[in-house]
Amino acid sequence: MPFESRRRARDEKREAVLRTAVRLFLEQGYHRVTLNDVAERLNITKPALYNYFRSKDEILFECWALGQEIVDEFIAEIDNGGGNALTKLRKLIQAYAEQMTTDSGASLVRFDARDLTAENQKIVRAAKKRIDRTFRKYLADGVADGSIKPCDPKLTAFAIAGSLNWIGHWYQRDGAWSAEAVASRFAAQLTEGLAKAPASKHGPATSKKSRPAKGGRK
Amino acid sequence: MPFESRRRARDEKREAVLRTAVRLFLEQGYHRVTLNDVAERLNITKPALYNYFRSKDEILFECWALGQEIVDEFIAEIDNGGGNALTKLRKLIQAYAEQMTTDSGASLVRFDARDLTAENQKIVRAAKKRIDRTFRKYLADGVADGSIKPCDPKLTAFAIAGSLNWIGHWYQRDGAWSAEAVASRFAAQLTEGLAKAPASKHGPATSKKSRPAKGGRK
DNA sequence: CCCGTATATTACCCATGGGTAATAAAAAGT
DNA sequence: ACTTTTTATTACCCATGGGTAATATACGGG
Repeated sequence: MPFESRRRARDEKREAVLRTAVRLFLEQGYHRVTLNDVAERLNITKPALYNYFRSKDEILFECWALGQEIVDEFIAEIDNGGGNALTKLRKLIQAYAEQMTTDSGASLVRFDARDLTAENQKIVRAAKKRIDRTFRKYLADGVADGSIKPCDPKLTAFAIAGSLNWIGHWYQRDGAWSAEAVASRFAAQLTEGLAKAPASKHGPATSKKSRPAKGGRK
Repeated sequence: MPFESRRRARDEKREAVLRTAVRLFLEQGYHRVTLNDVAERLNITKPALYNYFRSKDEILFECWALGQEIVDEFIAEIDNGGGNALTKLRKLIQAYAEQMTTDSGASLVRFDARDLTAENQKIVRAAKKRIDRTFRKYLADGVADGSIKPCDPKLTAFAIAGSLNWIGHWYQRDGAWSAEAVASRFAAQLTEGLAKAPASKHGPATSKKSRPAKGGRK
């Protein structure tokens, strides 16, 4: 199948460009990386890149999209999966934390959407909103079904997302912690203060008679 | 006092440049802001800026330094102040969160140190290390003196710092929450899962018989 | 009132780097 | 083998923007 093999080779090269670009963008920052740098690391020359992408910012966007795709996937999986809101929240934290330890995950936090075209910025904003909504939904649902203590979903979602996004800034593969270890510690720790009852093996056993924190907006 | 008034005027102008630069850098991102943009907003021309600064990256550095100065101040104040480790941690979270809602605070997280000279990058790294060490110290001290549940100080410090730093990315003054409100919610929420006993009015009343979370590295 | 100093402006330099011909080399198709 | 289509290269364009030289203007001091 000549057509297919041709296409595959092309797509593989495209992906190779993206993998290299992500690395460089993360290492040095988008603006300090030139297309010559990217090409050089691939042992080709700059104009060759334009066979696969129309512009530098399109490369950036595709890098981002690769990471976002994964997030959308596990969000769908968790959302359609079982468990109460707290369980889903833990799953989400775990998966998101692990994603943050990867290159494509870190791109989601460390790239600046303002480097993209207006249209792509809209796409990015929409995606970020989707993630945020999911966190807030699980929190709100959890408060409703009693698995989570009363809290302001918006603010709590920000607190959790902040911890997780930060992973993309400090985590390095050669460190003392594996991605999974970090993720499970975060899943446990970030929900410790939220769980209403000592649920499952994760729970930190918050007293049932806890005075419910005065939640809601001030 | 001619000499003094002259100097004061100069310093005021310098600060005006920095205030304007910070705003623009935060609004549009360092690389998208030209020195012409900065000058224009001050109703002067680009070369006039060079009376006060030697280069664009020096402006960036001074912007950052303004924010860092404030952090160093309240860290010193809290460190020399009273209270056990948990109390100090809460104070630190509160102050740091409030700082993140300001322009100079947000600079600390949203500027990329790689835009600075190698020497200034060292200064920035040292400052970030100071902040990190302080968080870890309070956590470790708290575990030692019993006010905080066993936990890995390094990882927990990252989790807390992440939540706080993220404020610099989402907070906007015209929102529903005041800076102080956000800060106090974060101070409470981020220590809820850590406090060993229902201490003071903040405590979420964690049961004393809590199985101590298996802390330490995995 | 004049001089020296700081501060500002206009006009310019030029390295950088994204992007584009024009064209060569390599595959694919027949 | 010959043609056509991809893919890559060399050589170039040029807008951008940090930074500077020459010069004008305001200002405090004697």
